[in-house]
Amino acid sequence: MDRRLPELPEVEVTRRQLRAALCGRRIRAVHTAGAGQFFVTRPRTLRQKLPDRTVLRLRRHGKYLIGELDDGSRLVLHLGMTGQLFTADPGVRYRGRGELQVAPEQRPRPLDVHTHLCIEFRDGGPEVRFRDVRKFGRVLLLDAGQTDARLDKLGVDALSARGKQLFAASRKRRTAVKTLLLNQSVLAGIGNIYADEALHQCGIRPTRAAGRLSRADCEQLVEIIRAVMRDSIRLGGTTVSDFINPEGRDGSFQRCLQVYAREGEPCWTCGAEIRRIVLGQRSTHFCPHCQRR
DNA sequence: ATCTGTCCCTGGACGC
DNA sequence: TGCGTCCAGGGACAGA
Repeated sequence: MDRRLPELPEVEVTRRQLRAALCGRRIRAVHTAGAGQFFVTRPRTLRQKLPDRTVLRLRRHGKYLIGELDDGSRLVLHLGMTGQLFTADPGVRYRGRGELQVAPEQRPRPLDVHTHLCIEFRDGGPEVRFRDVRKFGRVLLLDAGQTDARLDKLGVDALSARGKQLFAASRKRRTAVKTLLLNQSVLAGIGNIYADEALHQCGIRPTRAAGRLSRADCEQLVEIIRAVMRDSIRLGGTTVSDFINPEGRDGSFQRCLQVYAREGEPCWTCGAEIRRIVLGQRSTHFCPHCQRR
């Protein structure tokens, strides 16, 4: 299975690849499969409201993709852990037992079990599909002017963050710096891989109390976070798997990972054994020699 | 206000 | 071979 572990760089790569396939095309119909927490907005509502709309712009904030529609509403997508957005020819069928809820004259339109959303366009061109094996992803449609807590509470996007913002947010925080980096209301977009990688490059131990970081620490850390993410975007993100996705190219940043998923292996900088601990219920990897600060 | 633990969900790895 | 168990992860939520 293709696991892209979507953090900011992977979502940004997805945004860039999807932009042309989504923007400026009038929606004909929306097909949904299944229900549950994946659909924050009820599937029926999506099927009713999206037809005849056009996505004008595709933005990103942290790990959220936000499609701005021509009536002022917003289609908000989160890839969760295993979410994949891709295009596919309308005629392409998938194996599996997923049953789509579609107009009677179009039945059946089988997709694979894990494809929950399919957007069809009036021009008859490729559809945009949202597949998510573990259903940690989210789909919601916000009416014009409607706000949503999960977007409102996001901090500044990590790609444009400044050190002073992390410094301000970290004051009087006793939580580990790694845990603070994963907090999306501080800096938006950092996930487990890039938090570990950035802390390693910065020489900061993940368990360090956030409140004990100096202003200079924060400035250096944010600079490194931005650099790591820029590099990853350039390389197409991180793909953890040997599976080749038929719809798209895999990223190659996984070859640059210094500590993530390298427990017991030697640090490439000093040769010490990479250690793995658990912080905030998340696995955390670091070099005990290089990361002493 | 902040922090911790639990839950959601599935496929892959692993042990017997 | 096949079954059971554990684990990974982002984020919402409840409770401390």
